[in-house]
Amino acid sequence: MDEKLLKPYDPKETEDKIYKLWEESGFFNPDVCVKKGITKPDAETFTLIMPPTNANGSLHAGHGLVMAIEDIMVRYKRMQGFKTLWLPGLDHAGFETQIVYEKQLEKEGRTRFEIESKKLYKEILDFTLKNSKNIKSQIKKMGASCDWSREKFTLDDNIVKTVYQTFKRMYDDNLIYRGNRIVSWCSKHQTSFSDLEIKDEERIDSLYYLKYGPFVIATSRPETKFGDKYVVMHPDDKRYKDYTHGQKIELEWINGPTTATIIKDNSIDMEFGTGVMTITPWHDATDFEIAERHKLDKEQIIDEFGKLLPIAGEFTGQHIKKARTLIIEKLQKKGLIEKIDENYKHVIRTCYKCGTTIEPQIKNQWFVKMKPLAEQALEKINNKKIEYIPEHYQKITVHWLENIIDWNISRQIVWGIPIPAKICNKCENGMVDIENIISKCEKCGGDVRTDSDTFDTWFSSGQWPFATLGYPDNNDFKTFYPTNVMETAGEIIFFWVSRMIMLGLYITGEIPFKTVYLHGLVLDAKGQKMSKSKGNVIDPLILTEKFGTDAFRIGMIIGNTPGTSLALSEDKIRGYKNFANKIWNATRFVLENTKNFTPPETPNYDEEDKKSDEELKLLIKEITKEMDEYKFYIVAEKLYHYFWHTFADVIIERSKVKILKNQNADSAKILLNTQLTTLLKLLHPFIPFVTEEIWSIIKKDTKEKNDLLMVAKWPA
RNA sequence: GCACGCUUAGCUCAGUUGGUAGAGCAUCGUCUUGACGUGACGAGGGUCGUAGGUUCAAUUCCUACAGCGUGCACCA
Repeated sequence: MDEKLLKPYDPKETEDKIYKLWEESGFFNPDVCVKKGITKPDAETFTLIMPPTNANGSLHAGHGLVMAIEDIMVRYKRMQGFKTLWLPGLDHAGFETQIVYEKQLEKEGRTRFEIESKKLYKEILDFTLKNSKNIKSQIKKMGASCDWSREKFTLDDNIVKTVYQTFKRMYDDNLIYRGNRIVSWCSKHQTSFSDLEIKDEERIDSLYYLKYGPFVIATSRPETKFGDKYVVMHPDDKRYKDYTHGQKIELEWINGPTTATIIKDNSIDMEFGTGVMTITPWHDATDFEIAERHKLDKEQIIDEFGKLLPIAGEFTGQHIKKARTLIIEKLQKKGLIEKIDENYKHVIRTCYKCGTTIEPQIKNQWFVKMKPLAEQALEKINNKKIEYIPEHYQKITVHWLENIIDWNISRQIVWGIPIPAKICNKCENGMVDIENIISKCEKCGGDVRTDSDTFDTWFSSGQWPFATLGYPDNNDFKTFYPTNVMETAGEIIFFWVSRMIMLGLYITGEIPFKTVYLHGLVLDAKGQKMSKSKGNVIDPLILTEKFGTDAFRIGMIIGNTPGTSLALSEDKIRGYKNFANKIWNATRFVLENTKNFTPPETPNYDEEDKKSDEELKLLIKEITKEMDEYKFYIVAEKLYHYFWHTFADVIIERSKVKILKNQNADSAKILLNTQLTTLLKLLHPFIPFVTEEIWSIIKKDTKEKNDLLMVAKWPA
C-alpha cells in the first residue's frame, strides 16, 4: 500500500501536482478527449462559457463559487461522455478596471485627466496583463477543468472584430443611432452611463415652493431653475383653465424679469405640489420629454463638472452643491419663496461606484434601440426556450424587457474598445467607420474627427457566447453554439445575461444558451456583504490554503441553493476538510483489508451486502436525476451523508466483523471495493483533488491501467 | 408607488406533483482495542411570521396583513 495513506490527507502536497496531471493529459480539451477515444466523436456537446473574469484584481469568494459550480457541471458532463467544452476568459472590464486603476493613480498623486489617453491606455493594459496571470493561476488553484487552449480575452483582435461587425450591422439595420439625448452623467468620473449603472438613493431634502409669476411651483432643485421659461400644467386642471397653451407672461425671476410660455401637457400630475411646474429640459429626463413633445428650447445650466454656467448670472462658476443655499437666500430676499417643506422624501440617482449625484445632461452619443431586440428575446423567454434557475428570474427578466429603454453605449473613458466611428466637426453627424476610411462628413461634407469614446464594456461582453466561439465561420461555433448553460451571478441578470440573449438572438438567430443558472451573493459568516472598508472580506485562497480546495468547494456548494446568498464561514469549510480526510482514511481501511484479493467477475453478495449494493444503485439514480436538475446542493449533501453514515459507519464497521471472523468475508471485500470506487466517481465533480489522488493510489495497487478519474465513466 | 423574493431547531439553510418536519454547525451525555479523536454511539431542541380560506388533510395551494431584503426612467 502507498505509504502516503498512512499520514493524514495533505491538500498542499497533492493539489498542484494533480492539476498538472490533468492539464498534461489534455482532457480539458474536448478534441483531445475525442482523439484519445474517451468521448465518442458524435457525442452530444455540453458547452459552458465561463463568465470572463475581471482582470483587475484577485479572485474573490464569488469567483470561488463560480469555479466550484461550473467545474461541477463540467466534470459531471465530461464523465457522462458529453463532448464537453468549458471556455475560459478574461474581461478588460472597461469602467470597472479604469476605476481600480484610477484609485491606484490617486495613491501616486496622479489623475487620469492629466495623462495622455494613449499612454493611459498602455498603462492600464500593462496593469491588466499583469493581473491576468495572477487570476489565471488562481482559477487553476480552484481546480477549474476549463480548456485553456481556447482562452479568450475581451480585447483579443478577433473579439474586437466581431464587436465591430455587430456595431456596423446594427447601425445598418437602424438599431443603433447617434443622437442628442439625455444621458446620466457622473461629474466625478466624467463619463455617461446607461440606466443600469445608476443607484437610487432615498433622501430627505427640502421642497421649495417658489413664486413664478401668478403661479407657485414646487422644486427640489432651485439651482437648475435659472433658465426656466416654460410653465407646464395639465390641460384638465380647472385651477388653471384661464391660461391657454402658448400664452406668454412676463414675470420677475431669480436674476431679473423674464418671459414665460404656458405649456399644457398630460404628463403633469395634478396632485403633486401645486400642479404646475417649470421645466429644465437639459437636466431632467421628464422635462426633456416634454420639451421634445412641444419642440421647446433646451438650454444647459450646469456644466460637466457640476458648476453653473453664465446663465446663472452672479452664481456663474459656483458648484451646484454650494450654490443652492445662496440661491435660496437671494430668492428669500426677493420674496419669491412661498414656503419650504423640509421633510420631502424622494429618491435621487447616484453613480453606482462613487455615490456622486447623477446630473442628467444632453449629449450626442450612440444609442441602441432596444425595443425590437427585447421583443425577440421576450418571445423566446415567454415560450420557455430559456430555462431560468431559479425560476423567478424569468419574471424579473420579463419585467425589465417589457419596460426597456434605449441603451447608451458611449463611454468617455479610454479603457475599452474604441468606437469605430467618425464625427463631423461641423454638424456632429456620426458615421460608423470600421475600415477607418471616412474623411469627410457624408451629410454636409465637413471635416471629421475620430470618435474618442469607447464602448460600454457590456456591449462587447454581451456578444461573448458567439464571439468566443468564432461566429460565424469557425468550427467551434458550428459545434458548440448554442451553448447549454450560462452560469453567473444573479446581480448581472440585466447587465449581462439579458443583453447576451438579445444580441445573441439578433446576430445568430438563435438563443445563446438554453439554461441560465444564477447563483447568489457570497456574504460573510454574519450574512453581511463583504467589503474592503468593513474589513470582512474572506479570501478564497486563504481558505483553500488552510483547508484544501476540495473542502472549500464542497463547503461552498452544500446548503447553497441557486439564487440565494450564502453566508461563508470558516467553520463550515473546516468541517469538510474532515470529510476529505475521512475518505482518505476509509480508503486506507479498504486497501488494507482487500490486499491480494481479486474480486470475481460477478459479485456473490450475502443478503445484507446485496441490500447495500442496491441502496447505492438507488442513490445513483436519484442523484443523477438531481445533477441533471442542477441541484448540486442536494447531491453533495446526499453523497456526504452516504459516504460518512452509510459507507463508513455501517458498511465498513460491518465488514470488520466479517473479515475478522472470516464469515462472508469475500462478500464484504467486494462491497468495500465497489462502493469505494463508485463513490469516488460520484464525489469527483465536487472534490476533484482528493478523489483523483486516491484513484491514482488505488490503481497503482491493483496494477490497472492508470487512467484518470476525471474521465472515468459516471456510474449508472 | 410598481415588481420580485424571504420569514422553518441557538446559527446557516433544505423541504416541487398537499399526508402531524430534516441536514450541517453549535449544545449536552456516553464510549475511548487498530481506517480516521479531523473518531463512534446517543440526546435535547421547532404551535414551519400572523389571520383567514380551499381540502378528509397545508410548512406545502389561495387571500389579506406584518416584518425583512432586492430591483425599477411617472415621483417636478
